[in-house]
Amino acid sequence: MARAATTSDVFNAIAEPQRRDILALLRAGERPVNDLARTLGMTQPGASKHLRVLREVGLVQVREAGKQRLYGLDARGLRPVHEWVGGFERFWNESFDRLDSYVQDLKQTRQED
Amino acid sequence: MARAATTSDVFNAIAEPQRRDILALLRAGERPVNDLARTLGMTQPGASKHLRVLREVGLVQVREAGKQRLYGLDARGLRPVHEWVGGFERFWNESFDRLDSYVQDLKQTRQED
DNA sequence: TTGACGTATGCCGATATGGGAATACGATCG
DNA sequence: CGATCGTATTCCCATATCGGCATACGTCAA
Repeated sequence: MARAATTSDVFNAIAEPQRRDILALLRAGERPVNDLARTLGMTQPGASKHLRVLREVGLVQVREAGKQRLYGLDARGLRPVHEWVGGFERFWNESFDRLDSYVQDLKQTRQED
Repeated sequence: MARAATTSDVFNAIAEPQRRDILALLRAGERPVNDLARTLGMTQPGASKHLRVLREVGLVQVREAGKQRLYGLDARGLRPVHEWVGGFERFWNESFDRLDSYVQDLKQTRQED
C-alpha cells in the first residue's frame, strides 16, 4: 500500500528526481527515448519506465516518428502543483520571522535561567 | 530501493496527500498532534509518522507545550519547489497550443484517408 | 510514586517502487 | 520474408512505504 492513493498523481510523478530531470530536459523540445536515456545516463528500460509514469499523469506526450517515439512536454499538469505550493507563498517570509522570534525567545529564556 | 535517493526530500514529503493536508491545516496556526489527527481523520500514530517526515525535511517545526507538542508550519522549504515548478510556467499555455495543433493534424490526416 | 494523558516508536503485513537483465513488440529496410 | 533498430514490457530482487496495533516514553497531577 506504499504511498497509497498517491500513485499516479502528478505530485508523485515529480517526486522522483530522474523524472524531474526528464521534464526539465524536455523543455528544450521533443526527444526520442534512447536520446533521453543517454543524455541523462539511464538505461533504456529505465527511461521507458519513467516516461510511462509521466505519460500516465499526462505530463508528457508521445508522438510516433518512424521507429522512434518522440516524447514531448505537456506541462499543463504542473499548474495545479504550482498553485498548491503558491498557497504557501505568504508563509515563506512569515515563517522566517516566526522562527527568528522563536530563536530570540530561546536565547532570552536561556539567559533567564 | 523504492524511490531511491528521493527519500526525505521536500518533493517526496509533499507527494503524500495526507501530508499536504497537514501542511494546509497548519497554515491556520500551530496545532497539537491529537488535534491534527482528529481533524484530519487519521490515527494518532499515523499523524505522528507523517509529522516526522515533514519535520525531517524541515517543513514543520515542533514546540513543547506541557504534555503536548505544537506543530507549526515552516514553509520555507516549499520555495524551491515553487521555483522548480515555476520554471515550467512558460510551457503551460504553449503546451496547450501545441496539443491543439496536434489534434488538428490528426483530424486533417484522418480526413485525407 | 502512581496514574493519566499526549505523543513517539517499534513491529508487522501488504503493497509498490526503482533498478537490472532478458525479452517481446513494432517498424523499417534489404 | 528475415534482419535490425528503437522501444515497451516482464520478471525478479531489494527496499521503502503506509496503515494498524501495541507499547514505550515524557510530562503533569494527585
